[in-house]
Amino acid sequence: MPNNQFKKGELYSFITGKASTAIARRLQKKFNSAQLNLTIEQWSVLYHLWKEDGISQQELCNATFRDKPSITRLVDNLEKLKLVKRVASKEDRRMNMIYLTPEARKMQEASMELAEETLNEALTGVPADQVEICKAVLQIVYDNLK
Amino acid sequence: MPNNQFKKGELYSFITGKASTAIARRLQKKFNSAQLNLTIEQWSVLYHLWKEDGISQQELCNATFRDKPSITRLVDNLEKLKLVKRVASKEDRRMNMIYLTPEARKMQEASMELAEETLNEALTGVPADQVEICKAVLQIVYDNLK
DNA sequence: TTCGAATAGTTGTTTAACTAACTATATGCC
DNA sequence: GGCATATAGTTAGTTAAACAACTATTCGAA
Repeated sequence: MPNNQFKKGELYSFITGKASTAIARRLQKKFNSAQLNLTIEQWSVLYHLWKEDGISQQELCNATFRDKPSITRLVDNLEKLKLVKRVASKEDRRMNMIYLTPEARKMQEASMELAEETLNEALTGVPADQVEICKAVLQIVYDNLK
Repeated sequence: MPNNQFKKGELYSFITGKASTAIARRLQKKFNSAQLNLTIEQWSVLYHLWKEDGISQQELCNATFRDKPSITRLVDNLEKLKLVKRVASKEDRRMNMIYLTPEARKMQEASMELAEETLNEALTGVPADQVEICKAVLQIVYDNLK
């Protein structure tokens, strides 16, 4: 198989990820308009906590593809916003277990609706089978570089 | 056409762009290993200047999908590295035309090779036609949100 | 021709990513 | 049991993105 699928001049948008940047910007604007006082990065942490909270910062690192200092600061800021609480684990005192507050739970539905809305706007006019191919390609790319 | 192509639980990686993040991180590591003292963002500006220099900061904004303050700061840092020079336009004194220095020109070939190498690693095992579909989908997404 | 609007760029502030260096706790091997 | 090593998390420093507010210059229309 030819391993040289990119010509010079086509590299740029793949590397800079302009599509995902555009999606994130659009979603951020929807959050702002809806008075949801959240950054996309904060939302991405809550996204995983809505599925399961009481997990460690390290588990959040793995889930969000971020390093430990990034999660430390995101949890700092989410704590300031009173959306999460750090609770020291009793089994392993090195770990903080991160719990959602009731306010954070209230934000789930509205923010997820805005996220779905954003993706539907983004994918308007794209056939469903091509979306599937694209998702699969991006997953392989991620796995190749992991 | 059903407009609801994403189920809850599939939103995350599309919005956070984990594939392009992984590509950028891999390329950054290659730059560091090769003693190329450049960030990916700085490289993305040089990328356009290698095609044509003597363009304005506004043109760099359009080419790189960044806002004006971002370009101001990137050009600041590239100037500190002595890779570009701001030259006030004589036709329109509001504009800075950005020129490459000889040092910057020397970095083109090596850095583009590393970028191509990174993309080839990223796309290993992905059939060429699927790469094309994926590029097309990402272009439509960008256009839909522009 | 002049004054209001548009355009080009800068500065300040907040949030975040990445690296390196650090503390504290836990694990495992001798 | 004690010490080296690994793991969980924090702190500090640099770079960058987004937004708002700002200056300087140009354009355009009355």
